[in-house]
Amino acid sequence: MNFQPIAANFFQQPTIELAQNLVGQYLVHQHPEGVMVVKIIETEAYMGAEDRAAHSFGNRRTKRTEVMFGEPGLVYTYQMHTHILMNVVSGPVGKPEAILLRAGEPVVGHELMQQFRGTNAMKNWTNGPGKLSKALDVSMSYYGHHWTEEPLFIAPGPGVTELEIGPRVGIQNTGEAVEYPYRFSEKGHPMVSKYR
DNA sequence: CTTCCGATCGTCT
DNA sequence: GACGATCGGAAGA
Repeated sequence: MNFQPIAANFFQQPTIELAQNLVGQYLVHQHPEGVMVVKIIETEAYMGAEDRAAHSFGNRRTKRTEVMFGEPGLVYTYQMHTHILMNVVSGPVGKPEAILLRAGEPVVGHELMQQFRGTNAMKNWTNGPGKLSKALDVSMSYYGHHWTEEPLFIAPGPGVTELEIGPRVGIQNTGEAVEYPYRFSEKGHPMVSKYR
């Protein structure tokens, strides 16, 4: 299989639509030890200044959130405890919106992913945002990279048969924002994360 | 099966 | 100096 980066204008659609349309696309990492590909099966939208759960709530602009104010399609990596989380910057320039990539399904490079994840069962390799980054060996060094450029990019995928919509995960203490239906996943997929 | 807790570090106050 | 868009191991039911 040959994977090509998706067109840059893919990232110019509204954040909610982009979050939905990212489910079912491929995420490709051309690692020095070999190529790894997963199909994205779960995302969450973070709606910038208006969204209490977003890092950029109230247009908070710091070294960490700076990239969210840039052009759509940039990579926003963030460290949570011992884990790296991957985001896609969205919204027009100046609107700090982003989409968290929460889970994937291994497509290419199973041996490498198993090596980076340890000996766990395959369904536990990529069924959470920190696990996904670790399986693909993605680090903070991709902060500010663009999702259309090698060696880490989004490629057109097969899409999904049915999309499930629900509240986001792991954002308690953020008031009304806890209930917003900004989580999108492939319905019934066994590798969708189950934390809440 | 479920709940509980510690890891461990960049970022912000 | 405190906190967190998480994870996995341990302990309990």
